[in-house]
Amino acid sequence: MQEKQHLKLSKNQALVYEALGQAGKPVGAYDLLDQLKAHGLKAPLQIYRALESLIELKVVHRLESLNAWTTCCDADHDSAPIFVICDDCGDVKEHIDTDLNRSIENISKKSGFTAERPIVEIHGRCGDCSPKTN
Amino acid sequence: MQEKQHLKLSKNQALVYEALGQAGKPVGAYDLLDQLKAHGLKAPLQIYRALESLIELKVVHRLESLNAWTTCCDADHDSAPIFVICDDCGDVKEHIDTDLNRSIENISKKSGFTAERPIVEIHGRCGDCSPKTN
DNA sequence: TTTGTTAGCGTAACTATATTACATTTCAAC
DNA sequence: GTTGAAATGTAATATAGTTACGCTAACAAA
Repeated sequence: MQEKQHLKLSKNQALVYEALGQAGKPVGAYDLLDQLKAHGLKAPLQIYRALESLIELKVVHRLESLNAWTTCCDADHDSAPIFVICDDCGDVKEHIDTDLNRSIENISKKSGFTAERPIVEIHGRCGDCSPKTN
Repeated sequence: MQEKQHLKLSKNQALVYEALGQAGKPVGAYDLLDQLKAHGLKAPLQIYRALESLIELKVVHRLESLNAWTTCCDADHDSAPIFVICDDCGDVKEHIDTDLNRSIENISKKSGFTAERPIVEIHGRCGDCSPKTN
């Protein structure tokens, strides 16, 4: 997160970004709103607008399968972020995987498709929440 | 779709499955409801219940990034379905890709994770809707 | 044949998530 | 200090999904 410190964010953007950072895991827009009511925010739109800007700045991702947002790791954003989501403990990790990105490129090429926003969200169980062998 | 013909579906399940099949593309729950009002369906829950069953039967997928559902191709379901979505014309294609599935397996193994529900939805432009060069 | 179990159905109310519309403010660039 | 772009504030509305409750049909075990 360090190199993101010198981001120039507006008030609402900063509030939302910090809240997400402190959570350390994906948070829903209305949860953010609840938290930030203490700071004067009142309406969903204020949250959604901030999130939109933060996504454009590439410092936040939306998790489509969770309806939630999270700060993103520092890795380069030429390649697709891959989210690994434990459905048990809720832990979410962001990965970058060259092989997987190559596969996406291959699939695209084969079908004449241009990938602009690849979404990869892998649900399952993390090592600590061993599956089946509960 | 042929080998799916001998599925034994309940009334509502059949209605929803047919509506999805005829659409030939992902459809939202409330759109399905609107269509099926002509057949007597009245409440969202009727749709959601049918969709849930159809997903368990592995004949329908949910597209997380579209809040929509679609019938699935006949391919084996040991591997993750990959959806390629044209944001211009709305066309959606389902693919199976062994390489990509292997990548997912590798990422999982490395981190001691067990992938149970991998979601891959690639947004972009299809060949017909050439990108940028509009 | 009755009893228990399971899957499916019907309806209403409600919760959660996201967007539209419109008016105002802030602030850097000129 | 005016202008234009980005950000903000507020209300209303739209879209998506769930909870709660009760009923019915199918079918198998007793």
